Amino acid sequence: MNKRQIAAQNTKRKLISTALELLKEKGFDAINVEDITKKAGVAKGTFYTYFKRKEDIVLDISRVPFSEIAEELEKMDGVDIIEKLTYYFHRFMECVEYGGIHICRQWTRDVLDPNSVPENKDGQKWAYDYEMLKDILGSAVKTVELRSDTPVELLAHIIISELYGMMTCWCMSDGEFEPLEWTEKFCKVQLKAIFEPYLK
Amino acid sequence: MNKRQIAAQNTKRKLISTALELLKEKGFDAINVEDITKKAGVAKGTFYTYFKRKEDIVLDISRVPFSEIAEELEKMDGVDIIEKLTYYFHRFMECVEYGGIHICRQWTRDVLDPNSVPENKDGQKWAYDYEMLKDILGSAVKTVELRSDTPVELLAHIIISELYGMMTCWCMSDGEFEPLEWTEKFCKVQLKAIFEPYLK
Amino acid sequence: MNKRQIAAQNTKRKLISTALELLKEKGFDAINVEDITKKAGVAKGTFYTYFKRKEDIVLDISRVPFSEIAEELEKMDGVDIIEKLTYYFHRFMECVEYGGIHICRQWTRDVLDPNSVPENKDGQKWAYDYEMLKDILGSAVKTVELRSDTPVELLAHIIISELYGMMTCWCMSDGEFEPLEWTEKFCKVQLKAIFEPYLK
Amino acid sequence: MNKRQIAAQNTKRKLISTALELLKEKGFDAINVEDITKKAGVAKGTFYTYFKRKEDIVLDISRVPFSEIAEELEKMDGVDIIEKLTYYFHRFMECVEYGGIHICRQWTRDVLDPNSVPENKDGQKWAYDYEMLKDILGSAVKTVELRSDTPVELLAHIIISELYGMMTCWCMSDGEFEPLEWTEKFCKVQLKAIFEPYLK
DNA sequence: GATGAATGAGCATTCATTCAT
DNA sequence: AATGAATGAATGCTCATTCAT
Repeated sequence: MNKRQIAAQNTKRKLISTALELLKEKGFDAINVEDITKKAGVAKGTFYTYFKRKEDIVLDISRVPFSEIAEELEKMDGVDIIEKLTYYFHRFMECVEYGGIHICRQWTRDVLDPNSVPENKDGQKWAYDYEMLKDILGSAVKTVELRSDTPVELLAHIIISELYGMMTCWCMSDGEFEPLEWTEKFCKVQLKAIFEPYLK
Repeated sequence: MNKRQIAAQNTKRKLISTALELLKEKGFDAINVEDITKKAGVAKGTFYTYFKRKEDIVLDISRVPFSEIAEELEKMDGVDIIEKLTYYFHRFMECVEYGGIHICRQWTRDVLDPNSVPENKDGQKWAYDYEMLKDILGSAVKTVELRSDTPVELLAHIIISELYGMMTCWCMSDGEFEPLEWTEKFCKVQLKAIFEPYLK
Repeated sequence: MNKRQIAAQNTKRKLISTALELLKEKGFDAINVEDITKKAGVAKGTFYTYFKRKEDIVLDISRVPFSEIAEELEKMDGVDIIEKLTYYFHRFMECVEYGGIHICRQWTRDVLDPNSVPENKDGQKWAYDYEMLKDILGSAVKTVELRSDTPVELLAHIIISELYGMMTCWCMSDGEFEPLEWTEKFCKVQLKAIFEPYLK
Repeated sequence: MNKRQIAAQNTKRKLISTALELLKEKGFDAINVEDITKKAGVAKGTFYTYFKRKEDIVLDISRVPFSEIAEELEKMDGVDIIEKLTYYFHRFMECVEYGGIHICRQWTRDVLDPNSVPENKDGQKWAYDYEMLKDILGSAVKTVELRSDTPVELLAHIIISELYGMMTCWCMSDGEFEPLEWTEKFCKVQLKAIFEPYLK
């Protein structure tokens, strides 16, 4: 990478981190492209050098923390499925907590209106989460930790349902509940109940 | 009620039912006040005779079906708590299915951004749902069906978390899952696991 | 018409006449909606109460003078076709001269890119002119002034071709030629040559 | 010409031919500099190595076909003026047909708004056409084919008026009329009528 | 000569809300 | 109670052009 490319990369990073800050603080609808660029110290038009539409920066913001989770999970060999999922729940809720209400809102909005940006369908957060969970469950089937007749897709859906429910509920509770602590209880009771029939 | 009051009531009803239709079809952001009034056959200004802000009509739309559920539950004497909640889940998901993706989106948005309309905080759907569930659980404690140390508020939150998770997930699944059927399975397994420790 | 409707009509008229002034002076691309509304003394949004798009006001501007020509021609009974067309040419070029280069440019643009605003196809200037000419020629056929085998549509096209050619050329000449004088010569020589074969 | 100069010439040619393609397809306003450079396989900035402004490339595009016509006419010795002009009309309309509606639109726009690019006034298409016609008529006066009192400039203007009228009308007719066939009829009747008084 | 990141002015359009009638 | 004309703030996005590399 030459100097110019590095400068460009820095501009993009600056834009993403600035947008994250503003998003956490105010929420997507309450900020405009000019807010982001002004704070990032670049011209308005520069935003569009890196993102086609205002919404597109949200996807990039989300991708960073969740791709880290995926990497971590891949490295966890020999850990049983319940533990893996528990870890996933923890990390997911950590991201939720870190991102805050406004970012969760944006994620949920993506989920609820996937057709708003049709061309990005596969790049959306929920599709990403769904695939990740199917991978986790699928490999547990391969290693015969789960029975071969495990309804992988259904279970993936149920788990996502839990995750988004928890996320939604955490947003709702307005800080009343400690998400991590709550998640723990949740995993102990619920996950076992869900997976019992399919564990070998 | 005199003639004028009846006419006014009809105008308001017409406005609400028209808004519901449009909301189901297009979603809140995609419609404007003029769409509603034009379709309802009244002038734009008339909307503001009945609603202070555009958002206010959504609350009125939601209140109708859920207040029916509350009434039905109150009449169910001698039914055990799991059954009651199962019924509540069924009815809730029926409303979800009926309202469709756009209305769910709006509910979730209310939930995630309760501060957007501060003065209506108590009128919001999630507060309403939370209170309803606490009532249901509270009376089960009174009738000694549940132990007196049952953490009513926590359980209410967990259940709401499930409900919103299911709602979100149903929206996401794009019609792939049959919500009612899915709810049934869900209640059988999950609810029991959650309530077992507190049942007498 | 009540007071409010009259006020509304005046607002629209004010908008049209202001737009005409600015258009004559600067041309369509060089003015923006705000220029018009500011000069007309109304709010920007008011423009959109009366016109759906910025371009739409041009059609309204053009319609006024040309509909007058149509009315005058209808009243001219017993005048022979060559004279009628000569009169039409004169009046057309008067409008051209009055509207000035910028408005001509806009008309020609409409003509050359009729698909830019598909829904207005029939409202466009050239369609309007074409229909008017076919009417004039058609009635001359009816009154047996022209032979029944006169190719009305072809001739209408040829005449429009002349008119737009003259208009274009006048714009080009940068004031060098007196359009009315020129038109006169033109009609004497050309029109006769064109119509001779079809006159009875 | 060294290697570098040849490469530069090729880049410029590539840019012109690419712009022509895009212009024919979409029209000047609908394409931007980046469309041209991307399709030509060069960087955006390269465009400005060869053209000072976006519009400038249009002039270069037009110059090619019309300079060919000029050359051909110069070689036509001993051909009478009517025939020469008829040939000119044919070739002009061939160019019109080949360039298509979008390019005609751009020519006409240049003609109608010569002040938009003041410094290029003499390089514009209409000035070019006007000079060419004056040359043709002028030499016919020299060879005493036309009377010495022939109003060369007036006739040149009239002919240009016809040409642009035909061009405009062809654009308008949306393919209904066969331009070449039409031109032929036109020349036979009109040209004779115009030139008769001045032929010796 | 070629590059492409950065610029920033420019603008049409939307729409919730008000208020005089 | 109903009307609907008027408001004007708000904003995403485009793109010709520049210039440091």
